[in-house]
Formats: sequence, structure tokens, C-alpha cells
Amino acid sequence: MKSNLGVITEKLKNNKIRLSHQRLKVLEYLDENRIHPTVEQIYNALHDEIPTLSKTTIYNTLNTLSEAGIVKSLNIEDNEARYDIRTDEHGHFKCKKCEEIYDFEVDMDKVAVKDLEGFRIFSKDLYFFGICPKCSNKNT
Amino acid sequence: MKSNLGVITEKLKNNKIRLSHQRLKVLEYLDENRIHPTVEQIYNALHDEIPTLSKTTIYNTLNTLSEAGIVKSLNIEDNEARYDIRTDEHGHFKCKKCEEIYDFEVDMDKVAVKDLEGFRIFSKDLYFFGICPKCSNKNT
DNA sequence: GTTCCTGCAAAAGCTTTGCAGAAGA
DNA sequence: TCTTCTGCAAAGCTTTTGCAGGAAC
Repeated sequence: MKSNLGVITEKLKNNKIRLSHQRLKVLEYLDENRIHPTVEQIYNALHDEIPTLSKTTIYNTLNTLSEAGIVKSLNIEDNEARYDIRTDEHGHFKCKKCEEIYDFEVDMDKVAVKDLEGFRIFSKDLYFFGICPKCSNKNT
Repeated sequence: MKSNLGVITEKLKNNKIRLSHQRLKVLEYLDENRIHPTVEQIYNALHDEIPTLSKTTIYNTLNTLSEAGIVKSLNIEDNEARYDIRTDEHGHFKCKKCEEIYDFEVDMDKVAVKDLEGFRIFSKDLYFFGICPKCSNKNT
């Protein structure tokens, strides 16, 4: 998928964010591994290829990209942030057994929202928790 | 509102959680101050009345109560947990200006959820972010 | 009398900051 | 060349843990 990275580099240029090797690798990883990784996971995955890479750079990169709206940070865990390259409106399901996070499509307009007249809404986070089908079938 | 605390103490007894002075005070505070406070806020509020109170106890208390389903912890901030004594399904709106958190009613059944056949859902967190009416009117 | 809870001190874990050298434009 | 980025070390914060004394039942 060269097209995706092309779109991504264009987004960086539009936001006047320099195309450093580290940033492109982090973005490539997020694009090719839609697992909503933690900083730790990104670090472990890229460390072999870029031995000098530091976690500080990953934190800096993700903060920069979040502010530019190129990635989205998820607060679905209580201790550690996760990152998503999908920035369109969708929900996240976290399995309490395997800890995996699944995307799902939502129609937020159908959430009956009384009580919010006069509120200007910029973003919406929807997190579901439970057991995924794979873990349900492993009857333990 | 003596009835609320009566209900609360009954919940504690049902869960075999001892009715310590500290726990009752934390719960009373949550019940009378529906501001989704942080541990820090609870600590500051109760410290005058209970000078020996420690943050460790507040953390222990809130963890115990969360596990028993008597309070709910919110991950609406990226750094600090907030706590809610309302445990029924409802949404939270956080104002980016005044940082206040508002409750709102939702009907989650109307969220069009494809992609989740076979998933067993235990809980749902819905967080909205934007500007509240008060802050919208202060045109700054 | 038992069992569980409190609170101090210390540790753990995630994230940010300061800064000198390196890389991008 | 000028500005920005990287990465090391250290610090900052929230939260957890170990444990002795104390409170609940």
C-alpha cells in the first residue's frame, strides 16, 4: 500500500512537520499494524530496524501527530495510552480476556442525546468492554 | 438525603466491605459532590475533617468500590482517573475550556453497531469533548 | 480474638523536560 | 545556514506495594 504512505507524507507536509526517518517509520508501523499499539509496542517493533531509536522520540512523534490530527490517542486503558492511525469516527471494543482492541462502526447521530443543547461537540470517544468471539469460544 | 447513604451502606454490607469511617466519608463526598472528582480533589476536600486521611486509603477505597461496582472510574482524562458514584449507563461531556465534566443521558441501543455480532458487551464508556454553553457565551 | 483496613514510606510505571549533537529543509 | 528533531539522562506525576499498628466485626 504505497498510496497510504503517500497520503500520510502529504499530511505531514501540509502541517509543516518534517519527514524524519523516525516519524515515517512510526507512521508506517501504525498504518501496517492496526492493533492500536502502545509506545512500548511501537518501540519493540522498530528497535531492530532502528537500534538508536528512543522512546522519547516515539512520545514526541505521537504528540506532534496527535496535535496535527494525523493520529488519535486512545484512553481505553487506565494506565497506558494507545494510538490509532484511523481518525474517522468509530468505536473501540476491548476484550477483557485477550486484551485485544477491535474497531467497530458507529452512527453517533443515533445516540439519543438529550441534555446537550448548546454544547459544541468536537470529538467523541466510544469504548466498549467485554469478551470477543474468539475468547467466548475458548470456553474456559 | 439520608436515603442515599442508607442505600450505599447496604451495598457495602452486601459486598462484605467494612464500613470504615474513611470509606463512608469518601462515598458521602462522591454522593454530595457530583463533579467526577480526582483522588486529589477528594483528598483536599476531606483532609480538613479527617487530618490523618491518606491518599493511599482513597486509592484503596476507590479500587475496592470499583471492583464491587459501587463507583465507576472514568478515563476521560489522559493522566488522572476520575470517579463517579452514578453507575447506570450515561455519557460524559468534558469542556475543553473550563474542564468541567457534565453527565448526559444516552440510548446506546440506538448506536448502529454492525461488526459486533458475537461480542459479549459488559460495559460502555461514552466521552464527548467540546465547549459547554457557559464557556461558549463567554466569547473569548 | 480475627480479620481486614489505614497510612507511612518506598517503589513502580508512564510521560515530560532540558539540552547538546545531528539531521531536515 | 537555520531551524527543527533526536535521544540520553533526569525529573515529574499518578498509582501501587509492603508492612506495622489500629479499627471493624
